[in-house]
Amino acid sequence: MKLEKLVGDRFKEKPADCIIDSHALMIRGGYIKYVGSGIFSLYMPLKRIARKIEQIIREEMDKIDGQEVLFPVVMPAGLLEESGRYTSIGKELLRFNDRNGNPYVLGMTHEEASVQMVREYGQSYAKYPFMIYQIQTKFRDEARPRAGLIRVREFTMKDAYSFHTSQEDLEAYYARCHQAYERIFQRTGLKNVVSVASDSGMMGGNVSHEFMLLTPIGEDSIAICESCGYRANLEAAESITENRRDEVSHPLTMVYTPHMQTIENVCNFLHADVKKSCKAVVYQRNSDNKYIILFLRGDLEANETKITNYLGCEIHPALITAESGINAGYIGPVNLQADAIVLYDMSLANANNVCCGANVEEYHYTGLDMQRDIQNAEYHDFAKAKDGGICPHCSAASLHISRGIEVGNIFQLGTKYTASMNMSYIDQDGQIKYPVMGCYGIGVGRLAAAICEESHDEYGPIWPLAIAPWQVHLCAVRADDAQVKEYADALYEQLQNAGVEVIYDDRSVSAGNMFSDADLLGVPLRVIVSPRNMKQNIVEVQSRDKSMKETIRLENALQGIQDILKQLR
RNA sequence: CGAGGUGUAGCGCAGCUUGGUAGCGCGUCUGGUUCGGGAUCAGAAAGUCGCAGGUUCAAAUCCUGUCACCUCGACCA
Repeated sequence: MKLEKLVGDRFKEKPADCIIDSHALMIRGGYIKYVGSGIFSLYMPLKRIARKIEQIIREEMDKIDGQEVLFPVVMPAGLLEESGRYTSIGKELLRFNDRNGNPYVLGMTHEEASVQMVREYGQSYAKYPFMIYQIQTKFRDEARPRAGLIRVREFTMKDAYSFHTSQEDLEAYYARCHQAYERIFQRTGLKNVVSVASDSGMMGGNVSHEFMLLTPIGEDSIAICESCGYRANLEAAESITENRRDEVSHPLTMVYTPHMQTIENVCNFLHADVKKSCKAVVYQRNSDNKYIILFLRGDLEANETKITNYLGCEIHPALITAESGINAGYIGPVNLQADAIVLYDMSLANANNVCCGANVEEYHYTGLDMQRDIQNAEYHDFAKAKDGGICPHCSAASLHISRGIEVGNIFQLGTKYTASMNMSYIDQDGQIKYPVMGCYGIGVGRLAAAICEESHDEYGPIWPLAIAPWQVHLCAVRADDAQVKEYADALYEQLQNAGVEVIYDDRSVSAGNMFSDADLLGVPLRVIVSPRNMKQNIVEVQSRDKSMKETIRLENALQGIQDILKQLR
């Protein structure tokens, strides 16, 4: 490929809207063309990068017995109605009507399509397990696209769906897929990737992991324990932080008071101002036989479990539920003594089911001296770990918060889709059962942007060889010099014939211009032919990351370049 | 959806307060001199000033409405 004919402009000025480097470099380097909010066209260099990433993904998916298929982008609404997601998913699902007024959607993920595809096929246990995947355009009507290719609305994604006859089999396959993902990121040259436990969100299911590129510009926060290696997305956070009262920022706050509280007092305390329905749960600690009272509003079963696990306590038989207008008498045993109170205020909750209990002083407390108790209390935030927080696994105060970009994720879905869409098989024992599913995604464009973000300098991206748009960038400095032109042309031919992917710059532009463009294209190996070098009978070879710079004699150039490429690999 | 901001040539911006011939830099095109880190000189092309309505002799500029985009937050398979 001759650079002169490469479609797309490269330029010096950083566009005003680009907040992160990868975005700016991809615009400046002629990789992407902005079309609309969260919508981009790809020029040839990025398309080539994407193709190489896709090929790596494909090979690794095939290695774990994946079968590449293709689902439709446009799906009838009825398909998503089967699983209930047509109504449960919000506005990120783009809905529209065809000419007859029938409702359709643009695919944002393809669990339903995958189940629909294999529902008839998978009627016997003998067909399992199997995995199907596709690499295809998705559309998600994100509320706020940002940061170039990091968060877009239309994007290419590899999504895979596996089907199993048991949870054990799913878990074994899930582990294989986890390893395949590690290989994929390693092969693409991405270094700083970790997998973290995550929140399953709208996908349903229980176990899931996100693969995060650790970078300060990431939009997710991750808690990482430096002593035991525990890692989790902050959204999924089973973590606890000890705070001073003035630092309590979080939602789910447990207040230990040094003074005994009776349930009656606490209930009075709540009764004064809490108007919403509220569930008070008494927990009994196994170890010390002390009580903890939790006040929960709303449907917070998941968090109750989380708290129970952390405290190592069980729900006391004196479980109390009260509707608005809590009445101490109604609530029951009033002499139980508690040494901790968890205030859980759903009125401030967000979708992560965490909420703010920091406003305790706003309540009117009619019992003991709550104000004093609060002043003297220990505060623990659940769910939102802070730097230096307590690790829920090893209990060391060694939690560290990092930022990350999610470049892949894997979920154990269970039977959510197979059951709702009535996909069943007959098992060995003659019983009709629902298969359990896993699903596994990687965003191709986001991965490319993440690699650019991790590997660039002020002049441009530094693409790893495995995904670089070309392997060699051949510069003919002073292409108007006949000798230079003749030699460079010949070398270009030789390299191509040898199967080397080469971008050839024989434009009559200044060397500075040429080198700047080469930096923006980020090709790993640069070969420079110039009058100066010709005089010495050499070509100059240097790596894009500036770590290597060598000269090769003219007659050995082809072999020398191939040898260096092998070393880079 | 909440808060803030921006729409003027392909890109980056000035002009708006105080209404009066559409400006600058980069890029693009032509020609010259240059040539190892975005050279330089001369010349040229290119803009419905986001859109609609209003005020006015006259609107990029003032008023009203509207749309789009960006940032922060909310949300996020």
